[in-house]
Amino acid sequence: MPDSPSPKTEPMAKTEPLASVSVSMTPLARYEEFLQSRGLRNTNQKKYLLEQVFNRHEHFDADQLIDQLPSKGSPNYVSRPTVYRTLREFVDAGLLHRFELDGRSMYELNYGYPEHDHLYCSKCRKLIEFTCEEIVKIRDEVARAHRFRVRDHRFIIQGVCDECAKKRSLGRRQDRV
Amino acid sequence: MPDSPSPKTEPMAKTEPLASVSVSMTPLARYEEFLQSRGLRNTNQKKYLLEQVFNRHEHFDADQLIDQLPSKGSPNYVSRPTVYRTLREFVDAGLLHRFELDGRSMYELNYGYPEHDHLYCSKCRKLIEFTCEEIVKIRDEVARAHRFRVRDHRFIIQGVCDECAKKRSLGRRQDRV
DNA sequence: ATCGTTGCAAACGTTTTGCATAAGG
DNA sequence: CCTTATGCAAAACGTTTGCAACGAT
Repeated sequence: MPDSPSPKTEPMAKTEPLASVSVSMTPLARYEEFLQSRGLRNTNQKKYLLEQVFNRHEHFDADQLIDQLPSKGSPNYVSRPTVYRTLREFVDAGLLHRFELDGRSMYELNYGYPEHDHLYCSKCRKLIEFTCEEIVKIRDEVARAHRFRVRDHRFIIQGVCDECAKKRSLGRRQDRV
Repeated sequence: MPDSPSPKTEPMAKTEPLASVSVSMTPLARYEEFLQSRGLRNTNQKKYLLEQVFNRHEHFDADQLIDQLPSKGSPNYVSRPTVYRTLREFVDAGLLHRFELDGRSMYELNYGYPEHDHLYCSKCRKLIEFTCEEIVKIRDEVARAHRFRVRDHRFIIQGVCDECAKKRSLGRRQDRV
């Protein structure tokens, strides 16, 4: 993936130098800088997970990620709690973006990946990305009017995608908002 | 969740006439129409919950609602499962709007209450409403471009509210999301 | 007399925790 | 060494379900 210029406003002030160099850093480099700045350690599990996560270009949840990892006997096995702990750390480091869908957490790349929002089909559960610069403008405008410090936003349009709309009558799936 | 064969038809499909008269109907009237159209029954529990819910003008989650209800010995006691079942029915009836926040479902009035979106403070967990017509325009435009049938949307701006920003140094709370 | 509804208890799926051991710096 | 990280098992959390009894139409 190309390093698109999207230095998202950074979670916090702890890592001042990051913003300026972020475009040229690999996710690994940035992660290591984050770990150092916090006195955290880079373990084999974390390295392996970072690799797996950045091989994905789609959104995923913890279970989907775990399903793709080696199972309990195998070399690179990572336990479920560690996956959760590490995903949280990736979010803290600004590498991943998290949002909630149908009661569980979804993750997606937040580094070297253009900012976007989603359409969510309640029939097939598909997430469709779209980009729209106006949204960020509106967001910042609204926030300014409320003296609110924006860290992030989520904009999800729920409904039915074209495909599902066509095979309407067949659909068996339950809608959940 | 067992696959109920019942097509949980979207709120709108079944009840075409509702839209035109909705402004003049009370929530109760609309709810009763909804129940009739589906062959469902109006019980004391449902009536009482509708009353309680429409006394609130804020967002709430199931627990907050339950906390305000009579406890197990008392006259109007409603069990936890029934609260959940009924809230879902209110959503189906178009009376409430549901969205997710920090892993739990939040509800707010969706009937006789202007459409709006939210700012969410990750320090104090406060939800601040705002209205912005452009958002709906953008939403519909994006959806049209993707041949997507919109049912709803959620737009939440996350960050830190003015109050919390002022007492920054004191707050020790962990940010989540 | 139906058939939806209730309350209970128990299950559910996702995420988190306590703790003893392992391992990075 | 010191402290963070890991894996395990178990808990926590919000929510849902199976079931027998109840109650609305």
